[in-house]
Amino acid sequence: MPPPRLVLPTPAGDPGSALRRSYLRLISLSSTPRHLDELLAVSLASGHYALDPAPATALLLRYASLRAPHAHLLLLFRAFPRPDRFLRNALLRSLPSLRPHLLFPCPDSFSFAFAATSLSSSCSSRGSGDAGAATAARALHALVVAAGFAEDTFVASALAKLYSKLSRGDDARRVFDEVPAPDTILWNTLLAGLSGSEALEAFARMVEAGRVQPDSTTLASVLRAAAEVANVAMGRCVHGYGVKCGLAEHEHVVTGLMSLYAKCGDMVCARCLFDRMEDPDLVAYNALIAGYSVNGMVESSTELFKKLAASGWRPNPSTLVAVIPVYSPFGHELLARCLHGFVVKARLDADALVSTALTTLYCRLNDMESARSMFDAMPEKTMESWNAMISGYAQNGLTEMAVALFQQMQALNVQPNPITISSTLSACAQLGALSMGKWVHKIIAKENLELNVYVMTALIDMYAKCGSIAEARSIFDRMDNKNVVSWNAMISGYGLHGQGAEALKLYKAMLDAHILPTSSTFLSVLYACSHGGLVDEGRTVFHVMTNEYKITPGVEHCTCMVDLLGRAGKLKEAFELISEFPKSAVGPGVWGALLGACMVHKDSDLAKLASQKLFELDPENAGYYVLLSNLYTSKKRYSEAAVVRQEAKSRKLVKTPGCTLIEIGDKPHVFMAGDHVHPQAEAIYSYLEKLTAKMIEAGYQPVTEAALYDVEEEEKEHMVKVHSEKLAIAFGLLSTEPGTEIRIIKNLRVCLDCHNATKFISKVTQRLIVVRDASRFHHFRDGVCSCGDYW
DNA sequence: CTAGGGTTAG
Repeated sequence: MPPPRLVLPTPAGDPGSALRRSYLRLISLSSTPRHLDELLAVSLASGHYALDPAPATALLLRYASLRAPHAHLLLLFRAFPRPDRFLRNALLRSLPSLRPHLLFPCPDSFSFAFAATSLSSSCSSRGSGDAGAATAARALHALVVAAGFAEDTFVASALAKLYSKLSRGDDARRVFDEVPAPDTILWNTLLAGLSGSEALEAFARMVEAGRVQPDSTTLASVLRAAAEVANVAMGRCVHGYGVKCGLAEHEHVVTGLMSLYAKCGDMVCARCLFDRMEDPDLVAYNALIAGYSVNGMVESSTELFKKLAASGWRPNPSTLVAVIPVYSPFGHELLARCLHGFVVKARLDADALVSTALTTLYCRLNDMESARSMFDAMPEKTMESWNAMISGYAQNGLTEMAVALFQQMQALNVQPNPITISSTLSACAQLGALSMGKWVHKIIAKENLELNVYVMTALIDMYAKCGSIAEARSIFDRMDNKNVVSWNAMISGYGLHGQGAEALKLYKAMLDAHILPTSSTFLSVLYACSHGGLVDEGRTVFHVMTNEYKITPGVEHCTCMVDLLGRAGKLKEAFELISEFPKSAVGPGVWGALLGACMVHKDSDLAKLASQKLFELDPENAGYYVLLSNLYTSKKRYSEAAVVRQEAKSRKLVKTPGCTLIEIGDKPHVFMAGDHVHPQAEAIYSYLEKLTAKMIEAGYQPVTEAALYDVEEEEKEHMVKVHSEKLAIAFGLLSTEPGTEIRIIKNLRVCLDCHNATKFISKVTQRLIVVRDASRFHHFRDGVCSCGDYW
């Protein structure tokens, strides 16, 4: 657009409305702050309209929409001696930090609506509940009630949206309930802020109340909700309803329908809707592309992507994310390179959002090098790009890289948001890096993120996984906005630490608090029961889950049940239960659990059956061979054991080398089996020797040569080497004051000898030793382990 | 002379 020609208003001509109108028009036509500066100068020089609040309002709003600095807007406002309500409201709309009561004595409904809207646009994305914004929202809400505007639909919907954005669903609901006659838009605001199932319930209430008519926005929202819970039936109802009231042609409704049908696997229907659209927009394209991708139809997806580009649309990040064939096992790599090429050619890589999407794409393909180079090439990194990279590292198990990148972000003084923090905490949790986790905790306090549910839940998970179950609980107890995920994290924490009874208590408290348990809740509870030996309770919970809550048990639930029964020696019951599981859940996991139980209870016949299934289902996994071979050995069936080992060897299945991490102060130390790399290696080995002597005195029987006679040479050598956890514990004992608890993390499961040895170490040194292995926590105290010797 | 809500993707 060409810059507007500057016409000097002449007082001689028409001092009235015509001139004023042209001045207002010039303001609205200005496309840079510079034009506005000139206009203002002219008006001040001519002395006309300079003090008139109407042009001033237009000017202020235009400055704001051209992103003038807040200080500038405030200055402009202060230049006008007699601001009217419009000018005041305009300032309120542009400056989120202002409070209405500071601004003028009698705010009107516009003031409150503006204050709420500007506040919600100032706090970044949904889920970012920084404490400052939440406090401001509460204060605003109080003022609204005090000023008697709580029943105003405009004000209420602005407030409700603000609360939704801050993920304070309860407060949003309270705002809604204060309005005696909610209109369609207020209903829509409520619906948009709710989760899928909640929104469907609310929609039912809306229709039932029958006081307002749903419109196209309502339907679009409901379709989003139905798609979230994959409820096609609801979708068809809405479709029919839409046709009946002539809303079915609306673009957003059609897109919602497409996406719903696509999500439920009906691509024919989705495509049909798309083809009937007169002029599908980018969102419609994206929805259909995502549908093809989710259904594994990579070719149709890329074809449509090409068509989209050909029709002149600029693909946006959603497009790129949508086109990723997550569910197809082939062609990911190639497609990624093509997309990358396309993006570079179309010069889309200058766009931070698109680069971020590509970074995410590479992360999804586990190609972290390409992801990182994409990230490094971005001249200006956005919050999303940092988050994509950090969470990419965390999700791909490159936990050290994730933490290092977060530290780099801190060093550059880039403020993290809740997503950054959650990803980093997840990396700390995987790593078991408690001191790092505590450092992140301090940053959470510094950044005022302590009211954010996601952040605090991630913190609970981190403390639990890093061994501080008590700290996890105290954070849990202090949260007043817990959601299901928070409860699940706490329950699973107890399970991890073998505290089955605590887990069950919490599960009951959760039901008493009327929180609807999810499939993950039940998994956590079953896991806790299995690791706490609570057989009857576990059986009951499984029954309640399937019969009362109608949740189909998944692979993990079933594995837990087999583990639970197997631990108690109820092998037959476990075997029979497997036939009652849904077919989709019976795989390597379930049979592996049964094999493990057979191993403990020395049932070689059932073990053979289970392992046959396993070799068929999961031939690449060395673990089963080891288990079966060990079982045969313990039954002194050496030839059979040898056959199994030979089989594993011929398939070149290699075991992951074990390593153990211990933190002394803030410094991590990593040990491998038998390694002498550590600077204090000599001291560690000689201490270990003295310690072993004391342990033997106390009754410890180390694995001796005699016990190894059936083991092949290579493996024997491996077993004779001192395992990494013993080295780490010895080092820990050497480096800390008597009485300090020792905390170590191992990448594999603890072996029988080390487990036994650790019990004795805890006894002779009178130390609490906490070991996190690949599957759970062991708390060794005075010769006893919390796992009850079953792991 | 000023307001409030929506569809895809993560």
